[in-house]
Amino acid sequence: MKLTIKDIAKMAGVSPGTVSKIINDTGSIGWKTKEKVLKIIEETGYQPSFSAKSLATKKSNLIGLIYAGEIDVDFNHPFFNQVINAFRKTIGQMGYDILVFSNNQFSKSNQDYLARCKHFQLDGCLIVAGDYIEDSIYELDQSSVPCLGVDIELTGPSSSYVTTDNSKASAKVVEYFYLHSIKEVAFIGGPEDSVISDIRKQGFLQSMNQLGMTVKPDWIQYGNYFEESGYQAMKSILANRPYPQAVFAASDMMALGAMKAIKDAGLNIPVDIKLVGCDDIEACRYSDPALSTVKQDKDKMGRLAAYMLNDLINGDTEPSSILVDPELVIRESSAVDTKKLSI
Amino acid sequence: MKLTIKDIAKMAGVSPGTVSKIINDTGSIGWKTKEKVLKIIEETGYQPSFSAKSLATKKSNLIGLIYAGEIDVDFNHPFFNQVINAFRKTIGQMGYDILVFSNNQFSKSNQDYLARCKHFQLDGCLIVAGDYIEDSIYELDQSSVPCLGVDIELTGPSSSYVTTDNSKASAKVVEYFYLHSIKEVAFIGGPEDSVISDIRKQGFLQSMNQLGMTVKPDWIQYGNYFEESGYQAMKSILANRPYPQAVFAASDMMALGAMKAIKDAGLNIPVDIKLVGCDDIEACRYSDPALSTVKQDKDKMGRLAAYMLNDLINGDTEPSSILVDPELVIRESSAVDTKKLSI
DNA sequence: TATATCCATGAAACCGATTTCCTTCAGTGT
DNA sequence: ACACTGAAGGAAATCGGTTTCATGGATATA
Repeated sequence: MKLTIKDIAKMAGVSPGTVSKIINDTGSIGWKTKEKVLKIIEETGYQPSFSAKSLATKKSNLIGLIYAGEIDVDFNHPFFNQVINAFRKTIGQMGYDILVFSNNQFSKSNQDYLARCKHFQLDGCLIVAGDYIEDSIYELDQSSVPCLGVDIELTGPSSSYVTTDNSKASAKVVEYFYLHSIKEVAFIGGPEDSVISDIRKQGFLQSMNQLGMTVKPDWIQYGNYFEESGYQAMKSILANRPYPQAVFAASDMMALGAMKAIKDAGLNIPVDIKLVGCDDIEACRYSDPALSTVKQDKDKMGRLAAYMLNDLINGDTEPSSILVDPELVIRESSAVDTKKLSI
Repeated sequence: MKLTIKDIAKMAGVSPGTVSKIINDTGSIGWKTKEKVLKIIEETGYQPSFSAKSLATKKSNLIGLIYAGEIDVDFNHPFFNQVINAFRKTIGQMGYDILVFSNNQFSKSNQDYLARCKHFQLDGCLIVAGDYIEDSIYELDQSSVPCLGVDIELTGPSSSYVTTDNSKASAKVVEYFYLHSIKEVAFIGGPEDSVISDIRKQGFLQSMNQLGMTVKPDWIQYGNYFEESGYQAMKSILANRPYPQAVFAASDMMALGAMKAIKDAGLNIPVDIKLVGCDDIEACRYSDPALSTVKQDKDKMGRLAAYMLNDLINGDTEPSSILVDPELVIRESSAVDTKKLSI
């Protein structure tokens, strides 16, 4: 039978209020009683009831995790999961647990994130996004619930976000090609209405222009971040000659798809076409050839997200945003000399 | 300001109890009042408070997700995450949300899973395991909390589990080799104290014996399921000649590590040594050569887990267990003729 | 028409904490 | 000695629901 605070109070010969004060270290309590009560708590293994506590305090110490967007972003997304994992560890240190919304098609009300936040009295939310803002995400963003976006630009009154400096990511890739005299480069983006993808595209175009490299319209294609779409996009690019000398894809999975298309066309990577992806997921290291990519510091993003969200919850800060610097990782798929580069 | 059940009651001119009965469809209520109240709820977007509700009912509609084990199993584990994802979708349909324990080193009490289950009044738990039973998992298993293990044999009074038929997995691999006259095969297992790994090993040894293939003790090595350990294990195996003709690793990641070691030794896969992994994670398809593996039906496992756990929670069933049949997927790394096999 | 039955609803206790306010009492200052 | 201060701890209201039980009216039975 579960112990309640009353049981503890009775055992210690004090009132429930006193026990509560001892547990939460509020009010003023003599050290003798304090010690006695603490001992009993220890011995009995008493744990205060979560629901009673959050009912009384209107706090939950729970962070909601929302996988947003049209795309099927979920527990096995190679990029977001690593961010989330770092987030989880850091936020755990601060005493929060994580509640995952089970994106239930079932009842319409489950789509309503704001309502669910209130329902659970969540202290805050982490929103990882396949980039696409749904109405109910927007509504949540604009509410007073502290929100932290990963790769999604939240603008609400108590929302911050962290994202990779995507413009710089593109610039680094373009510069790399430029330095090696590779001037004809194609781009495979995410969905056209995706903010992140658009930033990458704009960064790409801008760098290309600045460096005097021309961009062929046919060499700009769009996918949905996943493998198959990269394959198709690359097919389109290879539909007409001349071929580009290099391709930059806005996600590794699309790059891997593109890799397959290039191979299917009987071309060699990196000799005929060089290829660079984006994200640095694990599979890059195992592909043949190993995929060059723009590495996003996922651990750092996760940790930052945790700190920023905590600040937001405590009202320590105004909404803010942080751009994390990306790093270009050159592997075989864009190696510029004949000898293979090692990982 | 948040609406309470009393507000709704007042607006509808009925008592809170009546509203509650309407929401939960209990008791008997006239259709006119029912309709009136429902309309108001609809209009106001009223949502009952989670904490108040679970305080009163002692239920939470929450499932705890526990990543157990010594190994750092977490949000970016390629195998478990896919299982969890399928689980999440299915259990979501049933109206549950998922609470992730944030494995907080901080306070000792956070290690105590049972206490935390009671604290949150969880309806049940999903335990995915890096195979190693910690004391606090054992305690949880033996309690009355409904638990469902994935790849971990839970034996408690209200625990079920689902796992791949690991013995059969090994058998299929061995048989495959046997059929192609490959009789010298090495084995790289998980941690020696891991139950799952042991089953795979026993299955391996047994099949080998049955088919009259001899097993060299040096050809049995152990890792920790991760890449680096596979690399090391393979190094040991290659330390002495003769080399085995084939290697079966108990995880894909270890197989990928082994692949690297074999390449480093200047050997060719599959010509010199054939290699088969286990799990069928994504990276298998991208490695060079593409890795053969024993595929575990992760979606099915996740779905089954959800159904079984739900049954357990509703008291519909006795504890039970299901072994899911594995499937041997042959790719390039164990191809038996010269022409490359496609995926 | 009188009585038994049933349906719809309300009143109130309860779930297990927190928190405000109040009382008591010991110690201080004069 | 006497009022005063502040610390220690208790009583009770509260958070927002659920659930049991009682009650009054409508309907069915005799």
